[in-house]
Amino acid sequence: MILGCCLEGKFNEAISFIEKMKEFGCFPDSVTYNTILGFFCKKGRLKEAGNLLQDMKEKGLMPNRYTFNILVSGYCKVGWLKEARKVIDLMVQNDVLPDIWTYNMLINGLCGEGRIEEAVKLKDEMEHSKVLPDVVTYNTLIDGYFKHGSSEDGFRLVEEMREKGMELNAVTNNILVKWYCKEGKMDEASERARMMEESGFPPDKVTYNTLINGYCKAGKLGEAFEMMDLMGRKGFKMDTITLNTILHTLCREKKLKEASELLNSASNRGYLLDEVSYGTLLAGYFRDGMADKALQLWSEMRKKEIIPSIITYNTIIRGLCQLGKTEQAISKFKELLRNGLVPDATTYNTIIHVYCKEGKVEKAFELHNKMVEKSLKPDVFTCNILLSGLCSDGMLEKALKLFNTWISEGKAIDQVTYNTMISGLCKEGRLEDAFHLVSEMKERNLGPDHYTYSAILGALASAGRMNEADEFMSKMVEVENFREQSLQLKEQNVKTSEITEAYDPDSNACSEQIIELCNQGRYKDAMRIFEASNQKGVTLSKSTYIVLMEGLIKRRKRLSKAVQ
DNA sequence: CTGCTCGGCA
Repeated sequence: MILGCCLEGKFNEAISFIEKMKEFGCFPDSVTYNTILGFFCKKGRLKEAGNLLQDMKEKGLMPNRYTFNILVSGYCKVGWLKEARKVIDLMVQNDVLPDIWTYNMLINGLCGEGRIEEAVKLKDEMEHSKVLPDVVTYNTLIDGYFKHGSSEDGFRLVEEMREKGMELNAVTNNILVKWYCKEGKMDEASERARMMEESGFPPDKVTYNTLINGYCKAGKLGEAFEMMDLMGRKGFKMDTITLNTILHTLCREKKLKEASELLNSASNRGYLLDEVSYGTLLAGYFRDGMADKALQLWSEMRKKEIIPSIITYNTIIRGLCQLGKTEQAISKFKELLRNGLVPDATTYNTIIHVYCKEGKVEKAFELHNKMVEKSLKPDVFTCNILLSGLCSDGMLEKALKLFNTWISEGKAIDQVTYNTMISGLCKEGRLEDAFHLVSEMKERNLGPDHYTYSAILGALASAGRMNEADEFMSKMVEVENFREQSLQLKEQNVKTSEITEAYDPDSNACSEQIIELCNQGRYKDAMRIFEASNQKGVTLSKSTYIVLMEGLIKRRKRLSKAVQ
Protein backbone atom coordinates (compact mmCIF):
# COMPACT_ATOMS: atom_id res chain seq x y z
CA MET A 1 0.00 0.00 0.00
CA ILE A 2 2.72 2.40 1.00
CA LEU A 3 4.72 1.35 -2.01
CA GLY A 4 1.68 2.03 -4.16
CA CYS A 5 1.32 5.54 -2.80
CA CYS A 6 4.97 6.19 -3.43
CA LEU A 7 4.75 4.96 -7.01
CA GLU A 8 2.01 7.46 -7.61
CA GLY A 9 4.04 10.15 -5.97
CA LYS A 10 1.62 10.54 -3.07
CA PHE A 11 4.19 10.67 -0.33
CA ASN A 12 1.98 12.32 2.20
CA GLU A 13 -0.50 9.49 1.93
CA ALA A 14 2.31 7.02 2.32
CA ILE A 15 3.38 8.74 5.51
CA SER A 16 -0.16 8.82 6.82
CA PHE A 17 -0.28 5.07 6.31
CA ILE A 18 2.56 4.76 8.75
CA GLU A 19 0.32 6.41 11.35
CA LYS A 20 -2.53 4.07 10.42
CA MET A 21 -0.32 1.03 10.78
CA LYS A 22 0.20 1.95 14.37
CA GLU A 23 -3.53 2.14 14.99
CA PHE A 24 -3.77 -1.44 13.87
CA GLY A 25 -1.04 -2.39 16.26
CA CYS A 26 1.64 -3.09 13.72
CA PHE A 27 4.66 -0.89 13.76
CA PRO A 28 6.58 0.37 10.79
CA ASP A 29 9.98 -1.26 10.54
CA SER A 30 13.07 -0.16 8.74
CA VAL A 31 11.80 -1.70 5.51
CA THR A 32 8.78 0.59 5.63
CA TYR A 33 10.94 3.61 6.23
CA ASN A 34 13.58 2.60 3.69
CA THR A 35 10.93 2.22 1.02
CA ILE A 36 9.65 5.74 1.43
CA LEU A 37 13.12 7.12 1.98
CA GLY A 38 14.15 5.56 -1.31
CA PHE A 39 11.38 7.29 -3.18
CA PHE A 40 12.14 10.68 -1.70
CA CYS A 41 15.76 10.26 -2.69
CA LYS A 42 14.87 9.12 -6.20
CA LYS A 43 12.81 12.26 -6.68
CA GLY A 44 15.59 14.48 -5.44
CA ARG A 45 13.58 15.64 -2.44
CA LEU A 46 16.32 15.49 0.10
CA LYS A 47 14.75 17.71 2.70
CA GLU A 48 11.81 15.37 3.12
CA ALA A 49 14.18 12.42 3.14
CA GLY A 50 16.07 14.07 5.98
CA ASN A 51 12.90 14.66 7.96
CA LEU A 52 11.89 11.05 7.55
CA LEU A 53 15.29 9.85 8.66
CA GLN A 54 14.98 12.00 11.76
CA ASP A 55 11.54 10.55 12.42
CA MET A 56 12.93 7.06 12.01
CA LYS A 57 15.66 7.70 14.52
CA GLU A 58 13.19 9.12 17.02
CA LYS A 59 11.20 5.92 16.74
CA GLY A 60 14.33 4.11 17.81
CA LEU A 61 14.87 2.40 14.48
CA MET A 62 18.51 2.00 13.56
CA PRO A 63 19.47 2.74 9.98
CA ASN A 64 20.67 -0.43 8.29
CA ARG A 65 22.78 -1.18 5.25
CA TYR A 66 19.87 -0.33 2.95
CA THR A 67 19.20 2.97 4.69
CA PHE A 68 22.81 4.06 4.28
CA ASN A 69 22.98 2.99 0.67
CA ILE A 70 19.73 4.79 -0.13
CA LEU A 71 21.19 7.96 1.33
CA VAL A 72 24.44 7.56 -0.60
CA SER A 73 22.40 7.15 -3.77
CA GLY A 74 20.26 10.18 -2.96
CA TYR A 75 23.23 12.44 -2.37
CA CYS A 76 25.03 11.15 -5.45
CA LYS A 77 21.99 11.81 -7.62
CA VAL A 78 22.02 15.52 -6.81
CA GLY A 79 25.79 15.69 -6.98
CA TRP A 80 26.47 16.12 -3.26
CA LEU A 81 29.39 13.75 -3.24
CA LYS A 82 30.93 15.15 -0.07
CA GLU A 83 27.74 14.35 1.79
CA ALA A 84 27.69 10.89 0.25
CA ARG A 85 31.18 10.30 1.57
CA LYS A 86 30.06 11.48 5.00
CA VAL A 87 27.35 8.82 4.95
CA ILE A 88 30.00 6.24 4.17
CA ASP A 89 32.04 7.42 7.16
CA LEU A 90 28.90 7.05 9.22
CA MET A 91 28.43 3.53 7.89
CA VAL A 92 31.91 2.56 8.98
CA GLN A 93 31.30 4.05 12.41
CA ASN A 94 28.19 1.89 12.66
CA ASP A 95 30.14 -1.23 11.67
CA VAL A 96 28.45 -1.45 8.29
CA LEU A 97 31.09 -1.83 5.62
CA PRO A 98 30.48 -0.25 2.22
CA ASP A 99 29.47 -2.96 -0.24
CA ILE A 100 29.36 -3.26 -4.01
CA TRP A 101 26.17 -1.16 -4.08
CA THR A 102 27.82 1.65 -2.15
CA TYR A 103 30.85 1.66 -4.44
CA ASN A 104 28.79 1.52 -7.60
CA MET A 105 26.60 4.41 -6.50
CA LEU A 106 29.62 6.52 -5.62
CA ILE A 107 31.20 5.70 -8.97
CA ASN A 108 27.97 6.70 -10.63
CA GLY A 109 27.97 9.96 -8.71
CA LEU A 110 31.51 10.73 -9.83
CA CYS A 111 30.65 9.90 -13.43
CA GLY A 112 27.64 12.17 -13.22
CA GLU A 113 29.95 15.02 -12.26
CA GLY A 114 32.24 14.17 -15.14
CA ARG A 115 34.96 13.01 -12.73
CA ILE A 116 35.71 9.79 -14.61
CA GLU A 117 39.33 9.50 -13.60
CA GLU A 118 38.37 9.50 -9.94
CA ALA A 119 35.63 6.99 -10.69
CA VAL A 120 38.13 4.66 -12.35
CA LYS A 121 40.44 5.08 -9.39
CA LEU A 122 37.62 3.96 -7.15
CA LYS A 123 37.18 0.89 -9.33
CA ASP A 124 40.88 0.08 -8.88
CA GLU A 125 40.45 0.61 -5.18
CA MET A 126 37.61 -1.92 -5.23
CA GLU A 127 39.81 -4.45 -6.96
CA HIS A 128 42.40 -4.08 -4.21
CA SER A 129 39.82 -4.55 -1.51
CA LYS A 130 37.62 -7.57 -1.38
CA VAL A 131 34.76 -5.88 -3.25
CA LEU A 132 35.18 -6.88 -6.89
CA PRO A 133 33.74 -4.66 -9.61
CA ASP A 134 30.76 -6.24 -11.32
CA VAL A 135 28.92 -5.66 -14.56
CA VAL A 136 27.13 -2.67 -13.04
CA THR A 137 30.48 -1.06 -12.19
CA TYR A 138 31.59 -1.49 -15.77
CA ASN A 139 28.31 -0.30 -17.25
CA THR A 140 28.49 2.84 -15.14
CA LEU A 141 32.04 3.61 -16.19
CA ILE A 142 31.43 2.81 -19.85
CA ASP A 143 28.47 5.17 -19.92
CA GLY A 144 30.54 7.75 -18.05
CA TYR A 145 33.28 7.61 -20.66
CA PHE A 146 30.78 7.97 -23.47
CA LYS A 147 29.19 10.96 -21.78
CA HIS A 148 32.20 12.83 -20.46
CA GLY A 149 35.32 11.16 -21.74
CA SER A 150 36.40 9.49 -24.92
CA SER A 151 34.50 6.70 -26.59
CA GLU A 152 37.80 4.89 -27.10
CA ASP A 153 38.11 4.56 -23.35
CA GLY A 154 34.52 3.34 -23.22
CA PHE A 155 35.19 0.63 -25.75
CA ARG A 156 38.43 -0.23 -24.00
CA LEU A 157 36.43 -1.02 -20.89
CA VAL A 158 34.05 -3.16 -22.92
CA GLU A 159 37.10 -5.15 -24.01
CA GLU A 160 38.34 -5.35 -20.44
CA MET A 161 34.98 -6.81 -19.45
CA ARG A 162 35.26 -9.48 -22.11
CA GLU A 163 38.83 -10.31 -21.06
CA LYS A 164 37.65 -10.81 -17.52
CA GLY A 165 34.99 -13.18 -18.79
CA MET A 166 32.17 -10.84 -17.84
CA GLU A 167 29.17 -11.04 -20.07
CA LEU A 168 27.82 -7.85 -21.63
CA ASN A 169 24.25 -7.67 -20.40
CA ALA A 170 21.23 -5.85 -21.80
CA VAL A 171 22.22 -2.65 -20.05
CA THR A 172 25.72 -2.71 -21.54
CA ASN A 173 24.20 -3.14 -24.97
CA ASN A 174 21.66 -0.40 -24.36
CA ILE A 175 24.47 1.95 -23.42
CA LEU A 176 26.18 1.14 -26.71
CA VAL A 177 22.94 1.60 -28.64
CA LYS A 178 22.44 4.97 -26.99
CA TRP A 179 25.93 6.06 -27.84
CA TYR A 180 25.52 5.13 -31.49
CA CYS A 181 22.25 7.08 -31.54
CA LYS A 182 23.93 10.12 -30.02
CA GLU A 183 26.60 9.94 -32.70
CA GLY A 184 23.89 9.78 -35.34
CA LYS A 185 25.08 6.30 -36.34
CA MET A 186 21.62 4.83 -36.57
CA ASP A 187 22.70 1.90 -38.73
CA GLU A 188 25.20 0.79 -36.15
CA ALA A 189 22.64 1.31 -33.42
CA SER A 190 20.12 -0.98 -35.06
CA GLU A 191 22.85 -3.46 -35.89
CA ARG A 192 23.71 -3.60 -32.20
CA ALA A 193 20.06 -4.23 -31.39
CA ARG A 194 20.01 -7.01 -33.94
CA MET A 195 23.07 -8.58 -32.31
CA MET A 196 21.23 -8.51 -29.03
CA GLU A 197 18.59 -10.83 -30.50
CA GLU A 198 21.24 -13.48 -30.92
CA SER A 199 22.87 -12.96 -27.56
CA GLY A 200 21.27 -14.05 -24.35
CA PHE A 201 19.91 -10.55 -23.87
CA PRO A 202 17.34 -9.64 -26.51
CA PRO A 203 16.37 -5.99 -26.95
CA ASP A 204 14.10 -4.76 -24.19
CA LYS A 205 11.87 -1.76 -23.66
CA VAL A 206 14.85 0.49 -23.05
CA THR A 207 16.50 -0.62 -26.31
CA TYR A 208 13.36 0.17 -28.26
CA ASN A 209 12.80 3.50 -26.58
CA THR A 210 16.43 4.42 -27.22
CA LEU A 211 16.12 3.58 -30.90
CA ILE A 212 12.78 5.39 -31.23
CA ASN A 213 14.32 8.46 -29.68
CA GLY A 214 17.37 8.16 -31.89
CA TYR A 215 15.29 7.99 -35.06
CA CYS A 216 13.13 10.91 -33.90
CA LYS A 217 16.21 13.02 -33.21
CA ALA A 218 17.63 12.12 -36.60
CA GLY A 219 14.41 13.31 -38.19
CA LYS A 220 13.66 9.81 -39.45
CA LEU A 221 10.11 9.59 -38.25
CA GLY A 222 9.24 6.73 -40.57
CA GLU A 223 11.85 4.52 -38.97
CA ALA A 224 10.73 5.67 -35.53
CA PHE A 225 7.20 4.49 -36.23
CA GLU A 226 8.49 1.22 -37.62
CA MET A 227 10.36 0.72 -34.38
CA MET A 228 7.23 1.39 -32.34
CA ASP A 229 5.47 -1.21 -34.40
CA LEU A 230 8.26 -3.72 -33.86
CA MET A 231 8.24 -2.97 -30.15
CA GLY A 232 4.57 -3.90 -30.01
CA ARG A 233 5.06 -7.05 -32.06
CA LYS A 234 7.77 -8.14 -29.64
CA GLY A 235 5.26 -7.84 -26.84
CA PHE A 236 6.38 -4.55 -25.31
CA LYS A 237 3.74 -1.98 -24.62
CA MET A 238 4.72 1.60 -25.23
CA ASP A 239 5.18 3.42 -21.96
CA THR A 240 5.45 6.92 -20.55
CA ILE A 241 8.93 7.31 -21.94
CA THR A 242 7.81 6.39 -25.45
CA LEU A 243 4.96 8.85 -25.10
CA ASN A 244 7.26 11.60 -23.89
CA THR A 245 9.62 10.99 -26.79
CA ILE A 246 6.74 11.48 -29.21
CA LEU A 247 5.50 14.52 -27.33
CA HIS A 248 8.93 16.04 -27.56
CA THR A 249 9.18 15.33 -31.27
CA LEU A 250 5.79 16.90 -31.91
CA CYS A 251 6.73 19.98 -29.88
CA ARG A 252 9.98 20.35 -31.74
CA GLU A 253 8.09 20.22 -35.01
CA LYS A 254 5.87 22.97 -33.64
CA LYS A 255 2.86 20.67 -33.76
CA LEU A 256 1.68 21.92 -30.40
CA LYS A 257 -1.95 21.17 -31.09
CA GLU A 258 -1.22 17.54 -31.84
CA ALA A 259 1.00 17.31 -28.80
CA SER A 260 -1.70 18.72 -26.58
CA GLU A 261 -4.28 16.34 -28.04
CA LEU A 262 -1.94 13.44 -27.45
CA LEU A 263 -1.42 14.52 -23.86
CA ASN A 264 -5.14 14.76 -23.28
CA SER A 265 -5.96 11.42 -24.82
CA ALA A 266 -3.01 9.65 -23.28
CA SER A 267 -4.72 8.31 -20.19
CA ASN A 268 -7.51 6.86 -22.32
CA ARG A 269 -4.86 5.04 -24.26
CA GLY A 270 -3.49 3.62 -21.07
CA TYR A 271 -0.51 5.88 -20.65
CA LEU A 272 0.54 7.31 -17.33
CA LEU A 273 1.45 10.96 -17.54
CA ASP A 274 4.28 12.26 -15.45
CA GLU A 275 6.04 15.56 -14.87
CA VAL A 276 8.18 14.99 -17.95
CA SER A 277 5.09 14.77 -20.16
CA TYR A 278 3.81 18.07 -18.80
CA GLY A 279 7.22 19.69 -18.78
CA THR A 280 7.79 18.80 -22.40
CA LEU A 281 4.61 20.41 -23.59
CA LEU A 282 5.18 23.32 -21.23
CA ALA A 283 8.55 24.01 -22.82
CA GLY A 284 6.98 23.68 -26.25
CA TYR A 285 4.35 26.28 -25.46
CA PHE A 286 6.94 28.71 -24.11
CA ARG A 287 9.19 28.20 -27.11
CA ASP A 288 6.31 28.96 -29.44
CA GLY A 289 5.26 32.07 -27.60
CA MET A 290 2.10 30.56 -26.14
CA ALA A 291 2.88 31.51 -22.57
CA ASP A 292 -0.73 31.62 -21.43
CA LYS A 293 -1.21 28.01 -22.47
CA ALA A 294 1.99 27.07 -20.72
CA LEU A 295 0.90 28.65 -17.45
CA GLN A 296 -2.48 26.99 -17.78
CA LEU A 297 -0.78 23.64 -18.23
CA TRP A 298 1.31 24.22 -15.14
CA SER A 299 -1.76 24.68 -12.97
CA GLU A 300 -3.40 21.68 -14.60
CA MET A 301 -0.38 19.63 -13.67
CA ARG A 302 -0.45 20.88 -10.10
CA LYS A 303 -4.16 20.11 -9.89
CA LYS A 304 -3.44 16.53 -10.90
CA GLU A 305 -0.89 16.43 -8.09
CA ILE A 306 1.93 15.59 -10.42
CA ILE A 307 5.04 16.74 -8.63
CA PRO A 308 7.39 18.90 -10.67
CA SER A 309 11.05 17.92 -10.69
CA ILE A 310 13.93 20.36 -10.77
CA ILE A 311 13.84 20.27 -14.57
CA THR A 312 10.13 21.07 -14.64
CA TYR A 313 10.87 24.04 -12.40
CA ASN A 314 13.73 25.08 -14.66
CA THR A 315 11.33 25.12 -17.57
CA ILE A 316 8.73 27.30 -15.88
CA ILE A 317 11.36 29.60 -14.41
CA ARG A 318 12.94 30.12 -17.78
CA GLY A 319 9.54 30.72 -19.34
CA LEU A 320 8.64 33.33 -16.74
CA CYS A 321 12.02 35.00 -17.22
CA GLN A 322 11.43 35.28 -20.94
CA LEU A 323 8.09 36.92 -20.25
CA GLY A 324 9.90 39.46 -18.14
CA LYS A 325 8.12 38.19 -15.04
CA THR A 326 11.28 38.02 -13.02
CA GLU A 327 9.52 38.35 -9.68
CA GLN A 328 7.35 35.34 -10.41
CA ALA A 329 10.35 33.39 -11.60
CA ILE A 330 12.17 34.08 -8.35
CA SER A 331 9.12 33.06 -6.37
CA LYS A 332 9.10 29.73 -8.22
CA PHE A 333 12.75 29.37 -7.32
CA LYS A 334 11.89 29.86 -3.68
CA GLU A 335 9.02 27.41 -4.04
CA LEU A 336 11.27 24.65 -5.29
CA LEU A 337 13.62 25.24 -2.39
CA ARG A 338 10.66 25.00 -0.01
CA ASN A 339 9.71 21.71 -1.65
CA GLY A 340 13.10 20.34 -0.78
CA LEU A 341 14.36 20.18 -4.33
CA VAL A 342 18.01 20.90 -5.03
CA PRO A 343 18.61 23.54 -7.71
CA ASP A 344 21.05 22.46 -10.41
CA ALA A 345 23.41 24.41 -12.63
CA THR A 346 20.61 25.13 -15.11
CA THR A 347 18.47 26.69 -12.40
CA TYR A 348 21.26 29.05 -11.43
CA ASN A 349 22.23 29.78 -15.01
CA THR A 350 18.66 30.71 -15.86
CA ILE A 351 18.39 33.20 -13.05
CA ILE A 352 21.88 34.55 -13.60
CA HIS A 353 20.86 35.07 -17.20
CA VAL A 354 17.76 37.09 -16.35
CA TYR A 355 19.73 39.27 -13.92
CA CYS A 356 22.30 39.96 -16.62
CA LYS A 357 19.58 40.77 -19.09
CA GLU A 358 18.14 43.28 -16.65
CA GLY A 359 21.55 44.82 -16.17
CA LYS A 360 21.79 43.59 -12.57
CA VAL A 361 25.24 42.16 -13.04
CA GLU A 362 26.06 42.39 -9.35
CA LYS A 363 23.07 40.27 -8.45
CA ALA A 364 24.10 37.82 -11.14
CA PHE A 365 27.51 37.47 -9.52
CA GLU A 366 25.96 37.03 -6.11
CA LEU A 367 24.10 34.06 -7.48
CA HIS A 368 27.22 32.78 -9.16
CA ASN A 369 28.93 32.83 -5.78
CA LYS A 370 26.02 31.02 -4.23
CA MET A 371 26.37 28.39 -6.90
CA VAL A 372 30.00 27.85 -5.95
CA GLU A 373 29.03 27.79 -2.28
CA LYS A 374 26.64 24.95 -2.99
CA SER A 375 29.53 23.15 -4.68
CA LEU A 376 27.88 23.42 -8.05
CA LYS A 377 30.43 23.97 -10.76
CA PRO A 378 29.77 27.03 -12.90
CA ASP A 379 29.88 25.62 -16.41
CA VAL A 380 30.46 27.03 -19.84
CA PHE A 381 26.90 28.37 -19.88
CA THR A 382 27.50 30.30 -16.67
CA CYS A 383 30.68 31.72 -18.08
CA ASN A 384 29.08 32.78 -21.35
CA ILE A 385 26.12 34.39 -19.61
CA LEU A 386 28.34 36.37 -17.23
CA LEU A 387 30.69 37.45 -19.99
CA SER A 388 27.84 38.66 -22.13
CA GLY A 389 26.33 40.45 -19.15
CA LEU A 390 29.59 42.22 -18.40
CA CYS A 391 30.18 43.14 -22.03
CA SER A 392 26.77 44.60 -22.61
CA ASP A 393 27.06 46.52 -19.35
CA GLY A 394 30.23 48.20 -20.54
CA MET A 395 32.50 46.26 -18.21
CA LEU A 396 34.77 44.86 -20.84
CA GLU A 397 37.80 44.84 -18.59
CA LYS A 398 36.05 42.71 -16.02
CA ALA A 399 34.88 40.39 -18.77
CA LEU A 400 38.42 40.00 -20.04
CA LYS A 401 39.60 39.25 -16.55
CA LEU A 402 36.95 36.59 -16.06
CA PHE A 403 37.72 35.14 -19.47
CA ASN A 404 41.43 34.87 -18.68
CA THR A 405 40.83 33.39 -15.25
CA TRP A 406 38.50 30.85 -16.76
CA ILE A 407 41.09 29.81 -19.34
CA SER A 408 43.97 29.72 -16.88
CA GLU A 409 41.93 27.44 -14.66
CA GLY A 410 41.65 25.09 -17.57
CA LYS A 411 37.86 25.20 -17.65
CA ALA A 412 35.95 24.37 -20.78
CA ILE A 413 34.99 27.18 -23.09
CA ASP A 414 33.29 27.02 -26.45
CA GLN A 415 32.61 28.95 -29.60
CA VAL A 416 30.01 31.08 -27.84
CA THR A 417 32.59 32.16 -25.27
CA TYR A 418 34.92 33.38 -27.99
CA ASN A 419 32.17 35.04 -29.96
CA THR A 420 30.96 36.84 -26.86
CA MET A 421 34.41 38.22 -26.13
CA ILE A 422 35.14 39.04 -29.75
CA SER A 423 31.90 40.92 -30.15
CA GLY A 424 32.56 42.72 -26.86
CA LEU A 425 35.98 43.80 -28.05
CA CYS A 426 34.63 44.80 -31.44
CA LYS A 427 32.00 47.00 -29.88
CA GLU A 428 34.72 48.93 -28.09
CA GLY A 429 36.71 49.16 -31.32
CA ARG A 430 39.49 46.94 -30.00
CA LEU A 431 39.88 45.12 -33.28
CA GLU A 432 43.45 43.95 -32.81
CA ASP A 433 42.54 42.18 -29.57
CA ALA A 434 39.57 40.68 -31.34
CA PHE A 435 41.79 39.38 -34.13
CA HIS A 436 44.01 37.83 -31.55
CA LEU A 437 41.09 35.91 -30.14
CA VAL A 438 39.99 34.84 -33.60
CA SER A 439 43.32 33.18 -34.22
CA GLU A 440 43.17 31.65 -30.77
CA MET A 441 39.79 30.15 -31.46
CA LYS A 442 41.11 28.79 -34.74
CA GLU A 443 43.93 27.12 -32.87
CA ARG A 444 41.41 25.45 -30.63
CA ASN A 445 39.31 24.38 -33.57
CA LEU A 446 36.36 26.38 -32.27
CA GLY A 447 35.52 28.35 -35.31
CA PRO A 448 35.25 31.09 -36.43
CA ASP A 449 31.67 31.00 -37.59
CA HIS A 450 29.43 33.62 -39.12
CA TYR A 451 28.78 35.25 -35.73
CA THR A 452 32.50 35.84 -35.37
CA TYR A 453 32.77 37.21 -38.86
CA SER A 454 29.78 39.44 -38.52
CA ALA A 455 31.19 40.99 -35.34
CA ILE A 456 34.50 41.61 -37.02
CA LEU A 457 32.89 42.87 -40.22
CA GLY A 458 30.73 45.26 -38.31
CA ALA A 459 33.71 46.66 -36.44
CA LEU A 460 35.81 46.98 -39.60
CA ALA A 461 32.97 48.69 -41.38
CA SER A 462 32.36 51.20 -38.62
CA ALA A 463 36.10 51.90 -38.48
CA GLY A 464 35.98 52.62 -42.19
CA ARG A 465 38.42 49.83 -42.95
CA MET A 466 36.44 48.63 -45.93
CA ASN A 467 39.29 46.91 -47.76
CA GLU A 468 39.96 44.67 -44.82
CA ALA A 469 36.26 44.03 -44.54
CA ASP A 470 36.22 42.80 -48.11
CA GLU A 471 39.21 40.62 -47.45
CA PHE A 472 37.45 39.13 -44.47
CA MET A 473 34.37 38.47 -46.43
CA SER A 474 36.29 36.46 -48.97
CA LYS A 475 37.86 34.49 -46.17
CA MET A 476 34.40 33.62 -45.04
CA VAL A 477 33.59 31.94 -48.28
CA GLU A 478 36.55 29.64 -48.08
CA VAL A 479 35.31 26.16 -48.62
CA GLU A 480 37.05 24.83 -45.52
CA ASN A 481 34.93 27.07 -43.41
CA PHE A 482 31.73 25.86 -45.01
CA ARG A 483 32.61 22.29 -44.30
CA GLU A 484 32.96 23.18 -40.67
CA GLN A 485 29.67 25.01 -40.70
CA SER A 486 27.81 22.14 -42.23
CA LEU A 487 29.35 19.74 -39.76
CA GLN A 488 28.25 21.95 -36.93
CA LEU A 489 24.76 22.14 -38.28
CA LYS A 490 24.67 18.38 -38.41
CA GLU A 491 25.80 18.17 -34.84
CA GLN A 492 23.24 20.67 -33.69
CA ASN A 493 20.64 18.38 -35.17
CA VAL A 494 18.60 21.25 -36.47
CA LYS A 495 15.30 19.70 -37.29
CA THR A 496 13.02 20.65 -40.09
CA SER A 497 11.50 17.40 -41.12
CA GLU A 498 8.54 19.01 -42.83
CA ILE A 499 10.90 20.62 -45.25
CA THR A 500 12.99 17.50 -45.37
CA GLU A 501 9.96 15.59 -46.56
CA ALA A 502 8.77 18.27 -48.94
CA TYR A 503 11.96 18.84 -50.84
CA ASP A 504 13.50 16.69 -53.46
CA PRO A 505 16.68 15.19 -52.09
CA ASP A 506 18.24 15.62 -55.48
CA SER A 507 21.36 17.68 -55.06
CA ASN A 508 20.78 19.91 -58.07
CA ALA A 509 17.23 20.67 -57.04
CA CYS A 510 18.35 21.60 -53.53
CA SER A 511 21.17 23.75 -54.78
CA GLU A 512 18.86 25.57 -57.14
CA GLN A 513 16.26 26.12 -54.44
CA ILE A 514 18.84 27.61 -52.10
CA ILE A 515 20.32 29.90 -54.72
CA GLU A 516 16.88 31.02 -55.81
CA LEU A 517 15.82 31.84 -52.24
CA CYS A 518 19.04 33.77 -51.65
CA ASN A 519 18.40 35.79 -54.76
CA GLN A 520 15.01 36.66 -53.34
CA GLY A 521 16.63 37.72 -50.10
CA ARG A 522 14.93 34.88 -48.18
CA TYR A 523 18.08 33.76 -46.41
CA LYS A 524 16.35 32.18 -43.50
CA ASP A 525 14.35 29.89 -45.75
CA ALA A 526 17.47 29.14 -47.69
CA MET A 527 19.21 28.12 -44.45
CA ARG A 528 16.37 25.80 -43.60
CA ILE A 529 16.68 23.94 -46.84
CA PHE A 530 20.42 23.88 -46.37
CA GLU A 531 19.93 22.27 -42.99
CA ALA A 532 17.40 19.83 -44.38
CA SER A 533 19.65 18.78 -47.22
CA ASN A 534 22.48 18.36 -44.77
CA GLN A 535 20.34 15.99 -42.80
CA LYS A 536 19.54 13.95 -45.86
CA GLY A 537 23.21 13.80 -46.64
CA VAL A 538 22.72 15.64 -49.92
CA THR A 539 25.90 17.01 -51.45
CA LEU A 540 25.40 20.56 -52.58
CA SER A 541 27.40 22.30 -55.24
CA LYS A 542 30.22 24.57 -54.10
CA SER A 543 28.54 27.61 -55.58
CA THR A 544 25.54 26.94 -53.35
CA TYR A 545 27.72 27.32 -50.29
CA ILE A 546 29.19 30.52 -51.61
CA VAL A 547 25.87 32.09 -52.50
CA LEU A 548 24.42 31.05 -49.17
CA MET A 549 27.27 32.43 -47.12
CA GLU A 550 27.30 35.69 -49.01
CA GLY A 551 23.60 35.86 -48.41
CA LEU A 552 24.13 35.33 -44.70
CA ILE A 553 26.68 38.11 -44.55
CA LYS A 554 24.25 40.46 -46.26
CA ARG A 555 21.57 39.45 -43.82
CA ARG A 556 23.80 40.02 -40.82
CA LYS A 557 24.77 43.39 -42.22
CA ARG A 558 21.15 44.25 -42.75
CA LEU A 559 20.37 43.22 -39.22
CA SER A 560 23.23 45.10 -37.63
CA LYS A 561 22.28 48.19 -39.61
CA ALA A 562 18.76 47.86 -38.33
CA VAL A 563 20.11 47.71 -34.81
CA GLN A 564 22.24 50.81 -35.27
C1' DC B 1 13.82 -1.70 0.89
C1' DT B 2 19.60 0.22 -2.26
C1' DG B 3 23.24 0.46 -8.00
C1' DC B 4 24.05 0.63 -14.23
C1' DT B 5 20.61 1.71 -19.69
C1' DC B 6 15.56 4.98 -22.42
C1' DG B 7 12.12 10.69 -22.21
C1' DG B 8 12.38 17.00 -20.61
C1' DC B 9 15.21 22.47 -18.97
C1' DA B 10 20.00 25.97 -20.09
